[in-house]
Amino acid sequence: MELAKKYNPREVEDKWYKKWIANRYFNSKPNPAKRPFTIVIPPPNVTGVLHMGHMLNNTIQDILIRRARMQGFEACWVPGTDHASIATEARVVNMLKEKGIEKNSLTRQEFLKYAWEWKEKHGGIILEQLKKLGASCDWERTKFTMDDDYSESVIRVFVDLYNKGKIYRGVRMVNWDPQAKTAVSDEEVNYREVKSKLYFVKYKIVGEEGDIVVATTRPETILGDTAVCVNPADERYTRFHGKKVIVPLVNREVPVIADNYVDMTFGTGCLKITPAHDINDYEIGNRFNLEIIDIFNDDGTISEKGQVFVGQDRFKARSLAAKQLEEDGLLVKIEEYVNKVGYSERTDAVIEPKLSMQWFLSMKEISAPALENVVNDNIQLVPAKFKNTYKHWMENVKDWCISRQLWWGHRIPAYYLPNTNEFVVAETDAEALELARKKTGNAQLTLADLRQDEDVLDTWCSSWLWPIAVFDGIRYPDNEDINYYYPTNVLVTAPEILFFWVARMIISGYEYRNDKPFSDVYLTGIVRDAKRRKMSKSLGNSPDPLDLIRDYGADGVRTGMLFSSPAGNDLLFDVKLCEQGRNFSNKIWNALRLVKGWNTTNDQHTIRESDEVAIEWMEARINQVLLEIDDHFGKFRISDALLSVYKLIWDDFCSWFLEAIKPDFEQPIALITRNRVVDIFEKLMKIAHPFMPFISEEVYQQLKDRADSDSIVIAAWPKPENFNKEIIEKAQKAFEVVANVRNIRQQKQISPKESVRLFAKLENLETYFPASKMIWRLANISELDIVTEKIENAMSFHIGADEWFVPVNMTIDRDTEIDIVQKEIDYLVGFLQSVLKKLDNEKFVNNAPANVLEMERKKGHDAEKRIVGLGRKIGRITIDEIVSMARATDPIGIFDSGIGGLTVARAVKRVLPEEQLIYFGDTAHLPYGDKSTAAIQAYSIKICDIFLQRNCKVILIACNSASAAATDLVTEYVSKRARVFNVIDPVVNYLREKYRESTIGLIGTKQTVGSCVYDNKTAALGNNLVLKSLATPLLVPMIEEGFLQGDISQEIINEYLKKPSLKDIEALILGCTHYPLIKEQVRNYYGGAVEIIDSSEIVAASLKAFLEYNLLVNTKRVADDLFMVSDYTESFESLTKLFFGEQVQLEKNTLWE
RNA sequence: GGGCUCUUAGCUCAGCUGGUUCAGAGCACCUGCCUUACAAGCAGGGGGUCGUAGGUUCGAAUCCUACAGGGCCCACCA
Repeated sequence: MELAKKYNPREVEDKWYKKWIANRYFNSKPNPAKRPFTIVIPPPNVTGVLHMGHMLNNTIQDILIRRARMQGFEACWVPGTDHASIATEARVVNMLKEKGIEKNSLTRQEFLKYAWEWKEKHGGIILEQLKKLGASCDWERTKFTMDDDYSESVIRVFVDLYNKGKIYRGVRMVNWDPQAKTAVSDEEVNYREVKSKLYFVKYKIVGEEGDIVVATTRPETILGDTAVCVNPADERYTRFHGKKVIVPLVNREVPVIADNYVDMTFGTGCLKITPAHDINDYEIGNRFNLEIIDIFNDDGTISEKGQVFVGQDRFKARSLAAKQLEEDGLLVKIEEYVNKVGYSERTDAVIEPKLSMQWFLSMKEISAPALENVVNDNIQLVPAKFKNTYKHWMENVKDWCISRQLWWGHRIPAYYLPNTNEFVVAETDAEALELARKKTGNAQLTLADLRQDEDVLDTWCSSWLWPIAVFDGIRYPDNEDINYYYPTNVLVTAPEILFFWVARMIISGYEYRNDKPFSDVYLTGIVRDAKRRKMSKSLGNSPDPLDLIRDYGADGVRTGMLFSSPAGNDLLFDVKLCEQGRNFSNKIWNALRLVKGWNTTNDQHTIRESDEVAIEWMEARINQVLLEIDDHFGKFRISDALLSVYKLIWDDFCSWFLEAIKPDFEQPIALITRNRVVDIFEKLMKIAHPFMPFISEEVYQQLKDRADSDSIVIAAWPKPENFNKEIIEKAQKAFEVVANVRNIRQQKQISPKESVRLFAKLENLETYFPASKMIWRLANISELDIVTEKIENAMSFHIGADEWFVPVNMTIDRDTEIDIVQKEIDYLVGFLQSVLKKLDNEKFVNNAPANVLEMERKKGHDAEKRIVGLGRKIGRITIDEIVSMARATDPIGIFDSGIGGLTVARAVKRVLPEEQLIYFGDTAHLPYGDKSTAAIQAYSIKICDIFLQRNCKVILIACNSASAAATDLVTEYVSKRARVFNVIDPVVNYLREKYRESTIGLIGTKQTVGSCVYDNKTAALGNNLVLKSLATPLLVPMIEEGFLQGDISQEIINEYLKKPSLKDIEALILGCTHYPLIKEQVRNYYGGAVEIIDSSEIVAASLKAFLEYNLLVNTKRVADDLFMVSDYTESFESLTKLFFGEQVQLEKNTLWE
């Protein structure tokens, strides 16, 4: 049968889900032969509908449970729903309101009847939606927190805790929601900043003139004031202590009290105390034994006790109070003020702090093991960052208000005795009656005499038993299920309910099973939109999950959700992710089409060597990635696990393996080969199945003829086997070759259909073989040969130290090629330098571990080889030069004993304008001529360190003395890190090229002439040159004094040049860095008959030639020149203009300090 | 205000006990291709001073300190 060109998830998904249910793959019962793997679903609200958070949450659970099932665990995922008392009751009330029925007009029984009807109608929709997602829950175990057995468990626990003395009844300040007329927990109150007003109100002093001004945001609560409080340290009010004031509006006399709670700096420093309506006031009230006047009704209107504004809503009462105060002349002023106001999470009504009789569960003792077992990692929170928050919360846990003034829920099993507040607590009416008779001593008491508490329990009071109660472990603590499945393995839920629910489950687990409820808690992030806004109905930014499933397939949505959702991190949802998921499904589908489309043959000759290699490689890769995936799962990195699967299938299997193995057009494939491909495909589908249950099943079924009872759902998860690491490494290299060939094709516009020849100049054939077999097909190669020399007219590339060539017809643009190669060389040289620097560092060599050292050496070695190879490619560079060279943009270092060397710098600048120069004048040791050879060498080496630190590519010794004394040593010291030039050798080389059998003159300082360095070097040339030298000591001071122009200086110069020792010369070497400045005068003397050899120019020219030859010329200046001296004077600086042609700023270097 | 946590490519994130997993992945982007499984595709490519400033170290994205800017939790000012 022809397969559709595109994968159609809709047909496939329903088909397989039905089969899975029919075959009862998801059902579980205790099986002693297997280890259990249990997950209990976080029960969604029974009347809720699936939202994106559920999708993420349940996808993760399904992935975990499916994988466990395949791994051979007895996998059990228990689904169910929560009665969600507040939310559901609110919804039913709304529904009734729409019908024109007020809740107040109904009896409890009537209301509950409506509520149950509503539940039956809307309940469980969400579970049906989960099936569309592919959730593999054991649906026969579906639980509802108000099922009879479950309710019985809840009540039993209440009675038990009561009997243990953990539950008590007390007056407490609660967060009252006047709209829902119920107390809500602290956690269900949202504080928001609101603009409000601060009213300043006068309270008259009793028995004397004057008043105290109090600031309040809630003037209506004045009706309940029973004191005014100041800080005892506040001297402004000391005189009022113990006096009485008159509460406005109600004219009640109340005391002025002093308490540290009051902030002297806020408002007037004077606080009105309303114990019934503010938690802090309540506490102060307790301390001072103040009267408590509750001025509100349950619905937020003013009660009789308020005396005025009775029956008015609290906000109306506020404006009325303000108005009245103003009329009474007691309102001083009103200020704008921003404060935080609590809102009910459920109804969004402003929370009213209110004293109320509530039921409480004492948390301190009962929660101790829950803290301990998370801290000691007996229960792991994933990600672990929540551990700290959890710890903080549990250490400061407050008693839990467990009563709610609602009807929908578990009614508190407390029965009040007639005409008293005394009560009994029992699981059933009958038991209650018996207890009541006992307590009263009245055997005649009937049930009708008892009045059961009207309130129900907080929703969390049932859901905190979830992992136990779904297995009926409260009522039957020793039943088979609970013994087998408890503790469960993983809980997957949202961090928002870490304390509401997770912590409390842990508490109940230790209380009722003496064991943890689960081993790991995986906390998912919040699903947000691309703008980081939380997805919510009210914002309308949440897509309907079922629409997504329809459009992208369940597999597509599942993978889409997981592509970017590390544990605990928010998921920024984007339909593009689902698109990516859908595309992945399609990719798999098309791979199936390819494999199914092959014609097979039994002819063994069709088996290619490359097929064997490809299969071996693919199998190795699967094993390798399988290890990765298992590791990811172990750390709950589900997203990473998915990405590994994605890349394994898309990149490795489709892009490389199938391309390598697919037969040529219309050619058959050997049956043996095909079968092995099918096995590999099947294995991949098993790995993908937890993430993509539907398409993996479809492909699994299509690949082979399967028995009806066979399904990928119950197939075994592949175990990672030992694998051939070598083939993976070799294939990696082979694929690199392929990619490079493809790149060349792209550059040279060679069609993939046109085959090319490929040549390799290799160090070792073994590094590719046998993976190299795959290159032929993947790169469409007609000929592959090993060569020993580079191929002409070919594009080339490197893999490690190997070079590969693809001959191309077109002429290659030499310049661009050189450009490209040069860039690569630049990079490598920089890299090599950094390596050499490390290896030169004694401390590194001594301290670094052997393997790191070894690695560095190898890195350096490889880089050198690469550089040599690349240099040869340009064909102009000798190996030593390449290795020693630095990058073109690196600076040139020049040093001299003083600033005379600036003439050399100037000459260099002229011919190499873009180079960055770093000049060092060792003015602290001026002049070098006086110093011993050893001293000059020592100075030179230290100066070279400065240059090396700054990555100088060339170090130029612009000093004749240092050139003579230190060139050899410096060259050796600098080694490959930079090229060393001096001012003598280039001149000598110049003579060699130009003069033969000639007489050459030299003028220089006494030291230079006395050292005979020029004599020795010219003699060594063998050109039969005669060198006539003359020391000209007057010239340096003369130049430094600025005597350059004019007759006197010309006279002095003439006097020297007239000397017989310079007679009959053909050329004259200016052997001192100062002398270029008097070149004109010297030339004047000879009138052109003698060549004046300016060593600075010669050196500059030779440097330029070197840089050009080695492609090291800096063509784009990247940094400014830098001039350093070791001793600074202003006269040095002023002399720079003379030598360098422009004034430069000298920077003092503290090298010698 | 207290506690926790984060800052790495245009976006979302990996990067473990300092050193070849050291600067990475996916997406996005750019270029060229309708090549007989797949245009929901193929091939190739360019992106980052690892928030800033110090310190420790032979060596820091990684450890320490301070600062800046996000996020979460707790408490809450009349």
